[in-house]
Order: sequence, then structure tokens, then C-alpha cells
Amino acid sequence: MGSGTRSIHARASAAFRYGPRLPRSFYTRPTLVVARELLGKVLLYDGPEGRRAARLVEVEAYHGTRDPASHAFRGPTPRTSVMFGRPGHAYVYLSHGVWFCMNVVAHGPEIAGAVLLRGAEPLEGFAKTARLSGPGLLGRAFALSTAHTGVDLTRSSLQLRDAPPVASRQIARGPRIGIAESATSAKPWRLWVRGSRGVSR
DNA sequence: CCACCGATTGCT
DNA sequence: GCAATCGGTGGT
Repeated sequence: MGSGTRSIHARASAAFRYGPRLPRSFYTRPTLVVARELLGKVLLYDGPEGRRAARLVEVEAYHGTRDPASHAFRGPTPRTSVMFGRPGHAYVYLSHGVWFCMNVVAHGPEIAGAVLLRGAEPLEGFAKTARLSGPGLLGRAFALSTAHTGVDLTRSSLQLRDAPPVASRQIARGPRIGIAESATSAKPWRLWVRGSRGVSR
């Protein structure tokens, strides 16, 4: 462990390990590919308020201005402009005046792709029984707010770390949650890890 | 300027 | 099944 290349961290509890930050190139791919590959990766906050880590097990993809379910529908606004910017940044929005939900900007350039983080399993900094299932609960667990919108995940204390990919047979797909049926039935863009406790509903 | 409503959650 | 709670959006 001493020298700089400590890319793999041993987990205190299970034998789960994770690697270095995901590079910009990870995010600069088709939104659905990014969504799929984010499963199993580690959301990490490593800052003055402490260290928290969780393994992503549920995500949803939102893509382009033609997707009526996306916040990018009909072009950029002050709130959503980050979605049209560089991949690898965070987009956090307030839901129902109560819950802060986090997206990862994907795809680019100029094409507004985003992956909503919907569920995770606690790894570090949480009780093992903590529920991180649901975008609002996940946002609360990481003390997120709209101030995190625009944060560069490849440079900030809020970051995503590499980890072993989830096998295809472990991944389930379905319609996105809370979206009008007409807008989502043809787009099964909710992806989750089968059987995980961190999946909502 | 104001009214509406949501990529949610937990309790009645 | 529905209230809580507030900022973005679009219409007046």
C-alpha cells in the first residue's frame, strides 16, 4: 500500500473491492451503454464530512430532446443545461420539493443523455441495513443537493469508481418508474441487478 | 407575476 | 391511496 498506485481498496466488510475513478471516456458513450455499465460501479463521497460508498444496482436512462420523459425534453433550460454539457458531470434535481435525485451526464457532445441513479447497496459509511433503494433515499444518504449539479465526477470528492461488471444474466430491464406509459413502454430503460436489496419496489 | 405539478417516499 | 414541499416552467 504505500506508494501512489493504490487503485484497489480493500473493503472492511465483504471482499468487495473497487478501483480508480471512471475516466471521461466511460461517460462519453451512448447513454444506454453508460447506464448498463454503471451497474456494479461504486458511488463514493470522500470529503471532510466523511466517507461513504455504495454499489449501484438500479439506474434509468434518459436520452435526447425527443424523449418526453427526460428533463432535456424540448431543449436546455437553466436547470437542465448541464445535461447538454460534458459527460461525467452530475445533474441533481429536487423532486416534489423533498428529494434530491442524482443523474450522471452521459453521451455528449451536444446530445443530452443522463442516467438517473435509483438504487444502491451500502458498502462503507452506512449501516449494512441502510436502505439506499430509490433515487430520493440515495440522494439523502449522500447528502446531495442541487449545489452538486455541475460537479465533475472525474475530479470532485463526489465520484464514481470502477468495479467488476455485472453479468448480463444478472441484469433485468423494464419500463422507467413514474413515467407515463406511452413515453416509456417502448423504452425499457430501467436497468437493475436481479435480486439485489438495493433495488426499489 | 402566479399557478401548476413532478424521473418520490412513507404514512393514513 | 395520498399528503408533504418547492423550484422550474409556461401562461397571463
